[in-house]
Amino acid sequence: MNQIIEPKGISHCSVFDTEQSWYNLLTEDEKLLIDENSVTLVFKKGETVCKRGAFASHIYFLEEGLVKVYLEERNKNLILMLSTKNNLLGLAAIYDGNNKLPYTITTYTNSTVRMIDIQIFRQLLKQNSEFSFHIINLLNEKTAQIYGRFFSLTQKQLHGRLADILLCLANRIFKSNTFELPLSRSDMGDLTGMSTESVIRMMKEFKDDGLIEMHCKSIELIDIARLERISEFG
Amino acid sequence: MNQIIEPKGISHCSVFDTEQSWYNLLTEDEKLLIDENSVTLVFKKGETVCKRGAFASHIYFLEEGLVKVYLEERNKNLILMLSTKNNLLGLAAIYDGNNKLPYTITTYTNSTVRMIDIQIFRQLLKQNSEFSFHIINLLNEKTAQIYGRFFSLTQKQLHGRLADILLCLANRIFKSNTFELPLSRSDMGDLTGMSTESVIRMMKEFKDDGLIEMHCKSIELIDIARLERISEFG
DNA sequence: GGAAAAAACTGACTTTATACAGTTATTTTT
DNA sequence: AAAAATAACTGTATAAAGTCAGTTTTTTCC
Repeated sequence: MNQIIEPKGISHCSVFDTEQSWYNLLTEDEKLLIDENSVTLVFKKGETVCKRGAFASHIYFLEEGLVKVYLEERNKNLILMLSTKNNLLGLAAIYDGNNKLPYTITTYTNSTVRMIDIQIFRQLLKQNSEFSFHIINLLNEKTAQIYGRFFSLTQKQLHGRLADILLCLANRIFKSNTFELPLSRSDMGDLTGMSTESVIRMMKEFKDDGLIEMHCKSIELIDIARLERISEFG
Repeated sequence: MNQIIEPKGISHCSVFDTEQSWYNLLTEDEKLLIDENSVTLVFKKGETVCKRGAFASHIYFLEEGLVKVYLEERNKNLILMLSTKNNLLGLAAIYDGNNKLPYTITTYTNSTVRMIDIQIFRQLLKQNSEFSFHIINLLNEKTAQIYGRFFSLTQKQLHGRLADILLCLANRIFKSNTFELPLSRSDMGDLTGMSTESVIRMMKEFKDDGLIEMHCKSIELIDIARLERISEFG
């Protein structure tokens, strides 16, 4: 008898966090090339790493810190994803044709970013197919996550979207049910596609319902199971 | 004096349409390998090419036709993109690790699909870096489009989203301001993240305002400039 | 440590969009 | 060509979420 394979719910998470395995796919020569053509910069909390519309000159490897990758237009912001350390950013600009950055990146905490010359990165992609295959996988993982968030933000209402983000923060960023939120309520809004006031109201509602414990920036998820149900049913 | 480079508005288009150039990057041997490990199938209007959650066995090359790529869950649908001919689909499942299809593909018109064995495709990606670099570019283009739609659906209201889609259909799919719509009003809803009733009302409003001419499925865009303004200001 | 600034919060009101319950039109089937 | 089914459309009621205008709390910076 065939087993019915039920697709799991559409993932809604907005964080991307992979290991540094791409570097190990390079030959010694190639590693050297990267080392010689990259610099490591330290950004303070709140600084902008790169700006949408600028010519893409580097691929960014976040060695340490927490950043947001977002679109801004006419005071409407949409956070595409949050990224923690050990993550390649700016890959979307690799395309030769349109080499403008499609998003802005800003830090939430002091962050260390290795800036790799984009031409060198392209060269390596063109010459090392193991490497480029790995990058394809990275891109696909990111895309899958974006799809999930796309679904979440367009098909769920406030409760579901907020539950999604809270679970995501706990599971993927802080790896703990208790955490100190580095994002403002307004950022939470940009992440969930809701107004700042709605974020505040909704979070209060979650608190009153015993789903979370909260005092300003410090948050604890109490009833994970119920949060997951809220996430699932939108 | 430096010129201020103003980033263009965030593109909102939902169609993907590239030339078949990927095939020409392959060697004769590789082309042969593809030919031997692919079959061409004809799907009738409304048929499902592949289903989310199934194991990914093929990469799909749409030789002819029009399809939707979408997510479905609990009677909520979200069309990720429309695709016309000469487009590779199913690339998101290339990742070795999680080889389940992340979306469903269904035809709008009779369509011809070349189904390429995914293992062979992976093999070529791993051995031909010119080819895989090209695929990276394809993926990035798709991602940029998804970002644009993500922004459109989460930051704009009904007018803006409908204007976006109408312009997109005219510019990218039909390449004409007059076209016979193959999507139902309900599909238009899945594409714009609005209810069927809202699609109908909004389209009537556009018609009453002289923006479009419309009789059931046949549509003509009249005042493109104004549609673009509506698109821009959400 | 205190003033200023920024962020968090609150309540009343308004707008936006969906849901529902139908009717009319169009397409498909027999 | 008529019947059945599907899709398009309409009006009303309702819900969801945003806006505005403020107050309170927290953080930042002399």
